Amino acid sequence: MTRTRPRQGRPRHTPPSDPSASGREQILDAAGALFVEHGISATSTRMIAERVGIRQASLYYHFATKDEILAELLATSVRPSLEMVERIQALVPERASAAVALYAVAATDVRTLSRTPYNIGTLYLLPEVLTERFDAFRADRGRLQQSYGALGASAAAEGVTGTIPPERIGELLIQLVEVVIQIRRTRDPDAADTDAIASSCLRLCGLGEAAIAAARDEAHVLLTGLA
Amino acid sequence: MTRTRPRQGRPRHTPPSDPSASGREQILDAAGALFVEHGISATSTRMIAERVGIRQASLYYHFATKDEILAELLATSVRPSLEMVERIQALVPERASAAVALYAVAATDVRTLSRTPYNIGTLYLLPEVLTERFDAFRADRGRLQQSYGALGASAAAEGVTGTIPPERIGELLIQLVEVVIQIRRTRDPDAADTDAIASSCLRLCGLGEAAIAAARDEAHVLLTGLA
DNA sequence: ATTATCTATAGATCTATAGATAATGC
DNA sequence: ATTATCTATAGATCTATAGATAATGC
Repeated sequence: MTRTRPRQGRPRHTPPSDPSASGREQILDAAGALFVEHGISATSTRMIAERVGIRQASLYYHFATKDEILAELLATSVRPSLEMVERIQALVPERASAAVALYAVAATDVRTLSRTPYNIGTLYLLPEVLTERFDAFRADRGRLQQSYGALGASAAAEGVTGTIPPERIGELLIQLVEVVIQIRRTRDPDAADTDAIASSCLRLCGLGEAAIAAARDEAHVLLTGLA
Repeated sequence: MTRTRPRQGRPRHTPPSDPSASGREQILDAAGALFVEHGISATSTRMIAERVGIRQASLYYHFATKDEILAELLATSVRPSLEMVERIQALVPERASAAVALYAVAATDVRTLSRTPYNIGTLYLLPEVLTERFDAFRADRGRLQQSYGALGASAAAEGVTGTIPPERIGELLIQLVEVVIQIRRTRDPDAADTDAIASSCLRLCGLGEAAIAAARDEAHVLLTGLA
């Protein structure tokens, strides 16, 4: 029996299941899971509070509104992807070809989306996120798409770049990566899924099987180097 | 001034803008547009009624619950895609190769999703649709995915079929086609988008540029024949 | 008589605020 | 004294039902 030190403030009616997480974090986790399962508007502040183990009104000590919870969830969910993409993009063309970088970026993004405790990527698709209130988030997402477009366009064969402009390639690639969000709705994605998706990104750019296999191997080396 | 014949029943407080549509249809249109714009739970029956030009309670003459409106919207939105896919699939391999059929199916699906008056495909992505209540709809969608998988697997080069099983190919292809739903959130898709998406489906299957160009031409012939 | 609306409202939410309270920190 | 909770509640919804009413149909 490890007794955790009681925290400051009036005790909760139900003690926290994970006392190491801050109240704020517990709320974000509960809200994230519920937003993904039921949708944003269908999740009431009461439902969030119940899952945390506090009274509904106590949420307002940590967040001024429900929107503020959502905003924080969105912000912390794209940022890691964006930073990773930009770090890998910086290695092109000196330390890696565009194809290798694209494979690496897609594979890490898929892995990240596969492992978030609740399927947080789902939030990107909900209409509530399209309101002005969250355009900082959507701007970040646009930047991510642009990076995908730039990598895809440099990696792509001429037959592709001749017919599809870079912005459109970015749209297609990010959409392909995000299939993992849909997959998670019905089953747990595995390493084979990650490879299938990342390889599909290169195929979509018009690369042949030999080039794809080579890029995959190099990307694995690159990624183990970064970790 | 063409005066339309007054309809039966007590007159509305605001006369219908399109008197040729039935009350039921007007409600479905209003609800569809609002569900897509704000989300399902964020759309109240009052909002729907206001857009139609009737009182909130009057909705219940046509539909027993809000869910019933959603169920009908979902049902009428997949069915056309499903029928079209199955019609084109029946032409393989006698009248068309799998690659031609896949191009034709993807292109028509993209066109259908581009033209729905409100971006109805958005509904597929909302958490509310994952509840049991709508599993008839999800079953239809599963069948559509299976058809994509079957076409993709027969069209695919060996390098692809060797690493990605048909069900997974179906997931990837349908996801690619549905990028048009995301595109519609920021701009109006055009014929170039349709071609880019359908071609990407074939590229994802490992086809080369020459084979893709040939399939596109044949698909156009096939489709003008069906119309 | 039938149809499609209307008005009125019950009962169940839901968000957010005000003010009290039970811990720890100093 | 500070922190993090609690209880209580105001005020604004929201869905769905009951029953009245104003048209057309026969």
